[in-house]
Amino acid sequence: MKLSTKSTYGLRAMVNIALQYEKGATSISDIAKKEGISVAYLEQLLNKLRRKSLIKSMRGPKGGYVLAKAPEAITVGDIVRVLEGDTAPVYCVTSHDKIRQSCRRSPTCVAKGVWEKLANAIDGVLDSVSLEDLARQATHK
Amino acid sequence: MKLSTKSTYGLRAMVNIALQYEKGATSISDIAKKEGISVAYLEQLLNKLRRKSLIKSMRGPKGGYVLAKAPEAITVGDIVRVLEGDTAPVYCVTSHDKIRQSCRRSPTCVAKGVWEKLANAIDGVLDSVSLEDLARQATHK
DNA sequence: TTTATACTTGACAAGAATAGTCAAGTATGG
DNA sequence: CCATACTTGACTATTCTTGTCAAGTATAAA
Repeated sequence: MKLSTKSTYGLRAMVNIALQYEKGATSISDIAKKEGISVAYLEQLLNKLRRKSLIKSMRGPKGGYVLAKAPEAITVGDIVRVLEGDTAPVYCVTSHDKIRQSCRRSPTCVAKGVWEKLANAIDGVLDSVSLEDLARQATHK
Repeated sequence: MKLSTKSTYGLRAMVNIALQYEKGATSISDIAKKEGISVAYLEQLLNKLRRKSLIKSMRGPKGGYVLAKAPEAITVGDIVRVLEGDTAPVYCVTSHDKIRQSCRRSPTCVAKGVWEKLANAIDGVLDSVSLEDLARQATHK
């Protein structure tokens, strides 16, 4: 039950971009250097985040990535859901209807209640922290 | 960020055993049949649970598995920790010291706080539900 | 004491997911 | 016009997951 490096690297990249909010774009190579992640891998992650409109890209010299919304409007949950696909710990409680409904045992399953509580707790934590929270923390450190 | 089938199958197996608490042992083949899991795979899971003293095995005809403690003394968290190894969503907050300390970025990592909150929330939910809760639910259904 | 039932151990393996890399572009600000 | 930077898609090594299989060992009951 581990988050993949996509989420952990992606979150760190997003905090970097958030710290530059209203100060211009952050380039992939800057993030890669600061966080010790390869440029090629970061491209993959930032691409996903861009396609889901969490960030915008700017080409050319001095180009890079910018948050698409204010830092307080982006939560850790938003980022994890994009990069991980889903935060559900078990398929039977995922938000993707077709997958969730594929469990025929579901109506009588005793375990399902626990997994639902778990999914809610996870979302609760991830959505309670915004990029602004993390950026503020980073500046005061 | 998914639990493996080890945890979900294992929990269901444990509920089956809990329902027989004080009524004798539950055989692997009974569980396998009722839950639609292969005998060979269940053996693997129940073995792990036995080695960590959550259940005891009884050989011979009418043999099978019995809870090693009262159902209210075994939580879903106990089961998941045995079968999954760990409930931590990120290595930097695992309870295994050597692994956790291997992250050199840790002291200044802005993300770590979120992962700690998440780990606590997960453990909180998993430890708040016991086999007795689930067994009672199953009987009243 | 036999033997059916059931547990025990360890090796093995297909398939999917993870964690990246690599190459060949396209876009654009200065 | 060209350096910088993003874009896309294919490719790959490794690990994890989800099992299976074989060859036992133990024991309760007849």
